[in-house]
Amino acid sequence: MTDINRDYCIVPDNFYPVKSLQKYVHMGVVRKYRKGDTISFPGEVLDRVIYVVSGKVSVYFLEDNKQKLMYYACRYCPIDGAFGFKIGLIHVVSEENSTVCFFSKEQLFEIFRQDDEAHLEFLSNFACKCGFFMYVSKEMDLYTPTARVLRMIYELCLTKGKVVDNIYEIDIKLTQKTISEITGVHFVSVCRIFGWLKKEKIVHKTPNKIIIYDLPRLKDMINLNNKH
DNA sequence: CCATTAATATATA
DNA sequence: TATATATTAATGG
Repeated sequence: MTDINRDYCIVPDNFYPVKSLQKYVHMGVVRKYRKGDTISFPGEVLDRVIYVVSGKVSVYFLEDNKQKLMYYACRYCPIDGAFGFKIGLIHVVSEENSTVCFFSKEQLFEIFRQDDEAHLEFLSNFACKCGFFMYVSKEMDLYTPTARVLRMIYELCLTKGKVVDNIYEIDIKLTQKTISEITGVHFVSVCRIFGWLKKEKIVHKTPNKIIIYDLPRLKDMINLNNKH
């Protein structure tokens, strides 16, 4: 079996997809939101699982007038508001026009009783998220900010890069700001890193893709930026 | 809205 | 104390 975490969780918007739940959307409460709409306000009691049917939703933690992006939920991704412990204020926002379905715990139990596959996928999604946040925690402890950004590019290259003449192309729509939010590196620092990578002709980022001209050099840079 | 740059302050090895 | 990173603010695409 391939490594699920690597396949799904470098950018936290592609956790293990729970496709089987699609069939049961009629059992829950379906709502549509427009881009920028809040799906669940900070402080609001959320006792449902929010299942993303289409579009894209983001989950933030709020604290001390600051907000921290935890993850994005795209199609087939559930956002748990029913099973886990509540950790402070959670803000769920629609990033695009989105359709979501609210499931209660009881509804999900009913589904799981009759559908092992849905159950398994749901668990896999949970495990995938758990793995991602362990990964992030490790990155924070073991690597410098610059190394974290470089490592993210490197990981993306290995998992999603397409090779042509030793040049890797990653088709991914990713802003520097998003990379900043995911890696915990300040957006100005991220900008400087990409500026340097471009100047050195190692990596070039456009709005829709990342091109790696010199993978060995990228790897060298990661090592040079490791903590000693 | 997103990216870049400079000046300055903090943090870390 | 030297280097890396964050912060803030100003500016341009």
